[in-house]
Amino acid sequence: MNEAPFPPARRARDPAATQRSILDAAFIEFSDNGLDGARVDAIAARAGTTVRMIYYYFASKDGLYRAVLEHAYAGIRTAERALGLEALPPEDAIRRLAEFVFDYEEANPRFVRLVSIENIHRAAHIARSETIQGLNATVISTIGAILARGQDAGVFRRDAEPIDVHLLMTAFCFFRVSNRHTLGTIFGQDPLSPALRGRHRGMLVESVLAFLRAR
Amino acid sequence: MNEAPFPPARRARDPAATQRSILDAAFIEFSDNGLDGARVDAIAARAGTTVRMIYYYFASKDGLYRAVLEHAYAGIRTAERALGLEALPPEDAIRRLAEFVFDYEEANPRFVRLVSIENIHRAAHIARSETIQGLNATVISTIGAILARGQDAGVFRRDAEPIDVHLLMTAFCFFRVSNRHTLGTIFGQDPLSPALRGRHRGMLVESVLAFLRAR
Amino acid sequence: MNEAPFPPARRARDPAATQRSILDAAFIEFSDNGLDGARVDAIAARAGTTVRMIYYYFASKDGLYRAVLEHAYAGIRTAERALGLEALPPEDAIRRLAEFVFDYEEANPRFVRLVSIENIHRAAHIARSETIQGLNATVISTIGAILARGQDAGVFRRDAEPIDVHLLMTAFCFFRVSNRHTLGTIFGQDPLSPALRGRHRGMLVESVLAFLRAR
Amino acid sequence: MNEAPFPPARRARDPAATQRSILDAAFIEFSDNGLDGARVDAIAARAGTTVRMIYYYFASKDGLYRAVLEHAYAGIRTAERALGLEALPPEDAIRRLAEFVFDYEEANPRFVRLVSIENIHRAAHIARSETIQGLNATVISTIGAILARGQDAGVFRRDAEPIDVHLLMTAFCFFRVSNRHTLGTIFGQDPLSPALRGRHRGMLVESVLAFLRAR
DNA sequence: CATGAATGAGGATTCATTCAT
DNA sequence: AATGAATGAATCCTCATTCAT
Repeated sequence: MNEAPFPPARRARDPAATQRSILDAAFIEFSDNGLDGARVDAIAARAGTTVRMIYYYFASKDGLYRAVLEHAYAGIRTAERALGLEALPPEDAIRRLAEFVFDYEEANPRFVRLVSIENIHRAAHIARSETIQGLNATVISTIGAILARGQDAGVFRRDAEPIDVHLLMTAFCFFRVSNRHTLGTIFGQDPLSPALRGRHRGMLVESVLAFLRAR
Repeated sequence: MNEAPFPPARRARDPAATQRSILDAAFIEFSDNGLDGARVDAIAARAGTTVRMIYYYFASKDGLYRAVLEHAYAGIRTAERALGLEALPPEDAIRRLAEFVFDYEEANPRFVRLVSIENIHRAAHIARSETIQGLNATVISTIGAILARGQDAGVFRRDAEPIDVHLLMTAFCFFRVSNRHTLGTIFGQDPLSPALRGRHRGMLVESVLAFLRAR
Repeated sequence: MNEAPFPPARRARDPAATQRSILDAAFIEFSDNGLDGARVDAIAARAGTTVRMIYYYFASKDGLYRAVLEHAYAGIRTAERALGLEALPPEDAIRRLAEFVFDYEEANPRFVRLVSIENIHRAAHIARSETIQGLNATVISTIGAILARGQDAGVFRRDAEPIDVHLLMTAFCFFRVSNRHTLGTIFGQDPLSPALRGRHRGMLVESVLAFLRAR
Repeated sequence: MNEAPFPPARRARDPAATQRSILDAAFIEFSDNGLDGARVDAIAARAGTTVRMIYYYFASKDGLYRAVLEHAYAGIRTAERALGLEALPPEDAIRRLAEFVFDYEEANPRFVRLVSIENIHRAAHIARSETIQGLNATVISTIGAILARGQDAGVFRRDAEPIDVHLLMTAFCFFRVSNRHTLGTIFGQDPLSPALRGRHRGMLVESVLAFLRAR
């Protein structure tokens, strides 16, 4: 008598997979278009779900954006931890870290864009996420340990602070990716072109080490 | 008898002033909220005009945004030209340029934000502006001339290219402003705080010169 | 305690009814005011829904207009098919068809207006509707069959084509309705007045049959 | 001391020419896009003047539209008067008039569109124009005179009224032009194609005369 | 878990028209 | 006779979000 003997169950995927596909789709849409530019509809379509599911799992567009940010930050910090810098001599550790940052930002332009976007929003969303807050202190202490070892060994200047080194290092790596488009348009040369890449990777390491060795 | 003692507030009949106030308001709104986040209404209100006037003079939200970008880029290039770098010895010229960039980006965070925003949009708008295209080649040739002089004098390495120096210099100055909020939130310390400012300004000059002197 | 004795007026939760009421309202507004003259707001108000629902179901003003056109064309073609012309002797079939067209256009001035409006837009919208394209070939083949029978029976001239007959017939019926207002204003007599109606209905049949019998 | 020794006088055209060019431009824009679809800006641009001039000479968009209508109606009535139908035998006069209408509507599709547009607006504008009202009674009396002569000569039926003949004649001529686009799209054949034209021109004359001769 | 229907507030843009010179 | 500047009221459309089932 009932129309269908079986429940409709058109998309009986497991919740974890649905959540994951939403997150992946959101990562793409947000990094492509920004927080204001991203469309909830487009995310749902890309994820192969409905808008309703986004609200079901992430409560709001903002909530989803925050989840994406957390996921993205977790990625880089995890990779950082895997570098095994403690085992290396100070100068090698710095070199390795610098090259890692260089490679990571280049390989993950969507992460770079996301961070730019979050800065446009004055970091309001990561400020509300304890997850991210917790994750990040580590880099600084990691660099701190390297610096201490190098200073004790007399190869690094004594007045360099971990945050300085982090900035010096990350600025270059981040900037060439984050500002790729304006730089490329204005100077008529893509800063990520293979022609420049090798030279710049060397430059980064050199300038950081040169700074640390000074005095 | 009941005539207004003052001319009616609106209807300014001063096109240049109207245009200018729109541009100023738009600069604030766009740099505050991004292209998608900015509201045409808010711009009109801030400018003390009506939305209609925006469309009268700038044709579209995008057109206005482009005008703002052009204006902003013209600002930094004009300031750059006023530095008189040709008259300085190569190392002093680099130092002065680096400090100028450092100070300018810090003093003009709205400009920095605008450039970040434009990169999120893949530089689509400056690509359509011949005005901006034309303005910017100059920095590179300025740096080129300094490098040539330094290389002839034997104080700079021979394999350094102008674009490399521009990147190395600007990356640091731009990044500490553009990423101020995420950096501040994550590391619990504002990268623009007076405590860090002086040290970083010195660091910038040092690392650039250390790189140029190497070999 | 204070619950509403009647269900809330809106939120009908009857999609078919909502769609239908929008379509009906749109038919009236578009035929009254043309595509450019019609107001989406007015359609929503007349339909007892919100503008948002129009976009939910029909995507755009143009999409709704297209749906209205499809609906209207389907109406006349359906009625045509119900005439049972195949069973009638050729001359009677022509007479019946002519009278049907005469009556239909008169009874459906909104359909006539809609077709006029669509012609002002150079049929751009029906060109994009396969639904309409498919519906209409039938009239021609229907007339073709009648002509063939009449020609075989020796009562119709051999050089008459279906499209000619369709035009001759429809032109008169359509024109007196479509141009009712200019005709009425200029000649001071409503072409749809009862005084003229009977005479013209006869005239139509006579002139078509006279043409078909000639030679 | 004055800036310009000569008055600016950028476009020192004579008023009549300006008025005329506005009228011509408006004829095109209105017949292309309808009353609601036409843009005052577009008319000014096409006329090589400014919007202000339109208001200067025609007071409003509606006023301009009315002027265009008057001009267009004057055209066909003038041409009609030049036919010299009084000098022809009744049947020849009808034939000549029919062929004139056929040719005129075909040669002036913009006039046809304008009349359609005015009917969409329920002839509200020609109702307000005494000029047009006056112009048009003439056709009816012209046809009336021909009919009277034909009826006296015994070649035309006695019960035919001038307005009937006008309708029968004009409907066909007008319809094939006014509905050209829907007909062409639906039947896959342009009703104005040379292939059909000759046949239809003959058809028109035949069916009108066949009707008049009947009984 | 899942879904189609519904919604309100806002957002960019357009248009005919008038003012002041 | 002519003009650039200014204007207000609409107009179409979009977006994130919630309801009812």
